[in-house]
Amino acid sequence: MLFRPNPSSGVPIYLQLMEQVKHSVETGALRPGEQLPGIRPLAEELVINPNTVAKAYRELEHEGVIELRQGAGAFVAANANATQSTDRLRAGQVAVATAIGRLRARGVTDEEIRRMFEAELAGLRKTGGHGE
Amino acid sequence: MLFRPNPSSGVPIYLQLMEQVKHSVETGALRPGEQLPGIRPLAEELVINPNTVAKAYRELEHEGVIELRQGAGAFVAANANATQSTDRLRAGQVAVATAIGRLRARGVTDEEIRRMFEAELAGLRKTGGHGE
DNA sequence: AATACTGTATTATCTCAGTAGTACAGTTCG
DNA sequence: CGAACTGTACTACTGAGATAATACAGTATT
Repeated sequence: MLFRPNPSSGVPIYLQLMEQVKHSVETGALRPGEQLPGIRPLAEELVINPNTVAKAYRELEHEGVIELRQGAGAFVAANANATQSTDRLRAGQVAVATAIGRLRARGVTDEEIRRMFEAELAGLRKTGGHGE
Repeated sequence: MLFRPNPSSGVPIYLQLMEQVKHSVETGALRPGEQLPGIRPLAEELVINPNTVAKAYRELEHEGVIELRQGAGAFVAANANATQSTDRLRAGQVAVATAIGRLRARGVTDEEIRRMFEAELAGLRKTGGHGE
């Protein structure tokens, strides 16, 4: 169990941490019922603020991946692997819906959206141009 | 020609204005070469800041939809309809790339991403849950 | 050339997300 | 019970994006 988010990667630290915990649970490095590192010790090890770890833990609890018990600690949820996948999708759906909404607002047709989306997934991103 | 962005819709005013101008150009309500309302009069009519209109106009010029000539005014670009579609796609690609990036960071596989994306496009959105 | 229009530039305010600092509350174990 | 651990709550700082206030510069028309 060794998490190491990168504060200067553009992606919020707490999201990276969440992803890494999830990954550990998926791969079995963290088993259901197992205790996670405390908020303060982990924050110290990662040289970040305890509150950032706390936020990640809270979100993870929110998604059913872990359980928080005040005074006791953070533990991998019993049915973590079950809830996790469905919940991760649910969270992602919001992001996708937002993106599509923005595009439609800009007058992009669904056809065009689908095409650029496929291109992105394929990794043919040539985001260059006159953009920002 | 009657634009009316909604300041409290969550979507930035300048984006709404851009979309409405684009729509007018697409439908032919605004013809190539035709002059758009001045920045200050339009701002006054919409009860927003001139700078917001200016930003929208600048972006639209950036996308090749209109032409700005200092002292003269803003005019629909000669080949507005041609450039518009390609450029609109370019702008959208950034949004899509961001969304996909976030999802991947959360550990969602491309397969899952594609599926939820298709579902969204199809309009089967059930964004409900405990999301944001 | 002068005036009244046009767009341009610079700076400030507001809001929100992410992060951090600090004090509070519950559990465990000696 | 009390000390040392655990998570929790509240407030503040920072940076980015959107909007606003105001002063500047070019063009048109007279």
